[in-house]
Amino acid sequence: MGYMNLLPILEPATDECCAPASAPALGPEEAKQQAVVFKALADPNRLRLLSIIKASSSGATCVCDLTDPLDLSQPTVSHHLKVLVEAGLLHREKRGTWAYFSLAPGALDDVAGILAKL
Amino acid sequence: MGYMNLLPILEPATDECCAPASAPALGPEEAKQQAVVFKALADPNRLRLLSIIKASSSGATCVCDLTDPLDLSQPTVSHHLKVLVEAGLLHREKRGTWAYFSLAPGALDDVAGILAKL
DNA sequence: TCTCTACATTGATGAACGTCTATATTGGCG
DNA sequence: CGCCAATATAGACGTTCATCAATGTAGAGA
Repeated sequence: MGYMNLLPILEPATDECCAPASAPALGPEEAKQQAVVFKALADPNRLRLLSIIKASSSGATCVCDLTDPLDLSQPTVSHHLKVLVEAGLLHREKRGTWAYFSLAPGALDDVAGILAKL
Repeated sequence: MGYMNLLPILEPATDECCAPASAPALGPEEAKQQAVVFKALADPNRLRLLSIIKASSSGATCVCDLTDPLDLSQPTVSHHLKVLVEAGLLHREKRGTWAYFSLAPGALDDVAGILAKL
């Protein structure tokens, strides 16, 4: 701001170029929260993780089966999985030594809902 | 890689913890391309820009009406709009001095389609 | 032509991110 | 109890990103 209306001149009707933007539409806080989910989806390897987990017949996959197809180190895969869990897209279940990951029910549909209601 | 099977020992059946991951599901190149769209959506201010443009009655908004409600500098708004255009989410049309932005038809639905087919 | 206005581009800066190696934690088994 | 395997965490490093001030560009009007 500050680069407009520097002079005390009355602007005629030519000042308006389109609509006055009306309602705030999406609030700052709401937008910040929704961006978290998209941030989680904004990485190729995380998209592949979701894809692999979704395609898994059992619906639950452990880290050891996710490390190989992605050609990433185990800590990196663990990190990506954490991001996806914290975004609410994945569900973690520990059984013994292994950690099983599954799609959070309805999470992807919720993201689609965000897009529809933008 | 290289942190497993360091010893020449035959692993018994206890090695498998779940499914062998089967198909590659999402390829690296495909994932990279899809991530571009989510990267564009992974910012609160860009989500708000989309929301404002979508809510606009005329369907087309100029930059001057997008700068004020976001409390960002004009170059920053211009940058965000460029990202959204390059991601295929927005359409830019120059009329005289003004630049009008509108939602790319079907773009948001396409994103929802990506999520559904993950 | 000269100037103003709307928008884009450039360059810089600090924060966030993805990746790795190294290390810690936790559970199962002998 | 002690070792090994599966996963998580910590710290470090290079890259990408969001933002701004300053400048460039181009159209409209006097």
